[in-house]
Amino acid sequence: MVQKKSKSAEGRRAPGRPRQYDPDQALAKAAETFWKKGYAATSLDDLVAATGMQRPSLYAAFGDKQQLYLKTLERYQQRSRAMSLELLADHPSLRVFLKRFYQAALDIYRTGGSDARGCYSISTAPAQAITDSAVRDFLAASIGGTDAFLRKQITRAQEQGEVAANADAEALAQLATATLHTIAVRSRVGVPRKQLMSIAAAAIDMICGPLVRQQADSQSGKSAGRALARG
Amino acid sequence: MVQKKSKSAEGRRAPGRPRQYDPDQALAKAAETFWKKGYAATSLDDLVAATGMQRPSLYAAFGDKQQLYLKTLERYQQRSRAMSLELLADHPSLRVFLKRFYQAALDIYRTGGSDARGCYSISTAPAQAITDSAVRDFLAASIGGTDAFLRKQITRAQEQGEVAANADAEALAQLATATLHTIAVRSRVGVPRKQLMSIAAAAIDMICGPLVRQQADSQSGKSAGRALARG
DNA sequence: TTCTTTTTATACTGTCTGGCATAAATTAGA
DNA sequence: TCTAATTTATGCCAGACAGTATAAAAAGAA
Repeated sequence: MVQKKSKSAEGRRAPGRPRQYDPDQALAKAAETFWKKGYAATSLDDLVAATGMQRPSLYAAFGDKQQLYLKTLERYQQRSRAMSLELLADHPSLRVFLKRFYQAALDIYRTGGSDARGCYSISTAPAQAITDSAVRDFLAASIGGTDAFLRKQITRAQEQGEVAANADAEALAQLATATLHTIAVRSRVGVPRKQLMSIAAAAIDMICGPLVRQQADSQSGKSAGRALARG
Repeated sequence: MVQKKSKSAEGRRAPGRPRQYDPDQALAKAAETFWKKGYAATSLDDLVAATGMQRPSLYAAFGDKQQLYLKTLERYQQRSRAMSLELLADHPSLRVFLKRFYQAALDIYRTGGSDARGCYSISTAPAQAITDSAVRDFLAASIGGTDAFLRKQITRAQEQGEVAANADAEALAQLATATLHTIAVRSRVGVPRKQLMSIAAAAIDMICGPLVRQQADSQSGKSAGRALARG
């Protein structure tokens, strides 16, 4: 659809037959297939059918099956991170951010219905992680990145008094990631969204402390829903 | 090795050529192969090589590849549950039990070294869960069983005053399962055992409350390491 | 038109796939 | 020794597999 860059960012077209596919759209279609069937069970014929590309075009554009899979994983990671950053645009409290974060995750995982699919990387990469070190390294880095991102938000909340200063931000971040992981797996087996949001809510209370009724609070904060720091 | 039951529990042998393999040992070898390579990437030739059985013997004993996989999953589940029950034999406190529980899990996941493999079901079943409803149902029931088992231990701890009476046992159990899930995935990508035990320790503190220094405590309990109930 | 460049389309290869048919081997009991 | 029962061993099949060689098509540039 959108005829993208031919080489230079300018509108100049390169010589040669123009490609009939959109690379990013093809990656998206390939990812859908891997997402549903898993890496090993997805054949090149499946990918040809999903992308509408011919086999040689697939190889020219993305390399072999493994390289294509890694590219779809990276695309997924980039989009997930971009989405997470968007949730921070209006500087929400940690509690509000985490709620958005898990809601956004569940939007992607499509829990509950027959179209449940879970998290792409957590659902498909572990099976390949032992025999394919590139997949293993990607997954390890991806999980570490999630930990680091969440720890950053928790540390900021600590600085602003929303989380107890003596809490272990690293441990809380790993707990938040653990919650994401369990939601990822449970959504893949069809657990309805409502139940998963209640798991997320419990985790948020663990991290931010349970919500307390409106009352005078000695420590100031900016968010509307105040949280009680844990001892 | 151990010539097992021929049909009746008695030592009576059935007529016909005796089988040269031990069914449980064959299941264990098949599971090892699926565990390492994943379900879809494991070929029947791999299974023949691993078990030492011939193809027709495999089919006669366990059915086709999918049925064999399900049988290895059930075997894994049964053994895991039996092991968990053993940890309760001396009626430990919840804190002590949970520590044992995660340690035992990591023994199975073999974290840290090059022989890391993660949790069998969590590492291999999700990839198949969309296209194979039997696998999906098994995994859903397995996760639900873990939740229920842990909730039972937490409820008992509540009755004995080790956990705050107003805590949500169901939510705490799901948090404990979430911790197991994140450890399962992280161990598959090679995160060392020490780091994973520290995640588990943080989760235990969340559930049981952090350990406090020896001091007079109004509420009685049986365990040596007293825990502070959360507000 | 003609040349060059790039992509598409067709077809092919040798290997591997899951599953099964068939026959040989090994035992218990008659 | 003979028969029935059970397992093992060999071999085969039709289809699917990943990956590639080769030629046709479609564009810009000269």
